Amino acid sequence: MPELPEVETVARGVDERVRGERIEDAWFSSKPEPFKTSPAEMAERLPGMRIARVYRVGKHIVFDMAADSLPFVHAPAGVPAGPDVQWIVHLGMTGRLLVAEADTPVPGHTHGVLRLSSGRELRFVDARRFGRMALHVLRDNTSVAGDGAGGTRGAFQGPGAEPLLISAAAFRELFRSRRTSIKAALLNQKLLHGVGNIYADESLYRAGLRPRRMAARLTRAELDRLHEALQRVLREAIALGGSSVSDYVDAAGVRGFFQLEHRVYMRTGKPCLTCGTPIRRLVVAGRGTHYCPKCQR
DNA sequence: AATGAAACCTGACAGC
DNA sequence: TGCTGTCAGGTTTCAT
Repeated sequence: MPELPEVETVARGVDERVRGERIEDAWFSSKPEPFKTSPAEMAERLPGMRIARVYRVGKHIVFDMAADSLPFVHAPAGVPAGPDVQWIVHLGMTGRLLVAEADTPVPGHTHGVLRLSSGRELRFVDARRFGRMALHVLRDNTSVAGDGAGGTRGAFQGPGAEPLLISAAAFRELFRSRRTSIKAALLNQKLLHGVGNIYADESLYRAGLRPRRMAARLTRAELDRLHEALQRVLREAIALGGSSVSDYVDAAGVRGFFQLEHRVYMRTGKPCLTCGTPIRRLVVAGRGTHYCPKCQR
């Protein structure tokens, strides 16, 4: 569901609301299979930790957690700076992270609840259960020798490159030898992470490129146009709080506004806003794909 | 190695 | 009203 702009909006909203809070208690339903960490392990390790900050990597929301009673930025000399553990949340298609007062009704399909020191709760709600949660342990003081979990490792990096940070040259290099459609390549999280179906279609429209064009056959100028269009559309969407197509809401339950700026996504049969030609829909890489047959070549 | 299709889930909506 | 079919912002797994 949520793509980079929606995940960015959620991460910022959650960060504003829960930064500095201590986790008093944690509960997870056992239904959603987390990708790495069991619900029982998350529920055991999170309580007592403090949320140092919340940010986005690709489509993942990263919570930096400090095991101390103080945020890690106040760690004494000699202790390496940085979080001890990161809690990683992926919203899948329908996942939501909501910060709510503890006495407000818990919505259906709630699969995780962190009770916070302020008395509020951070709730993970996901009707379709495609969302995932896991712990990324950087420094483990509790591990038993020989279990392979000790020592240190780097912060969670995500599977690919950041679309908003990548240079035009590195962007071109990603697609140079890809013998697949540019649409499929844009959706491949190991290349760029964070781009999903909406922003793939919208950036291809703004760059004037047909979704089925083979990535490796795009010219340098075309890839530069796509790089520019993608960054522009992602920035505009973040500024408007993301796209609310059906049920996306931010941490306060507020919808985004970028859906009003969609030029092709879910506009099948409607006139192209540039030339008036009806927008067409086809399936590329297994996903509904929307484009203008005249403006995109 | 890499690509595409199917599978994983539930809910909303259109059409009958 | 209620049924059926289709579609949905994503990722993983299994055949090619």
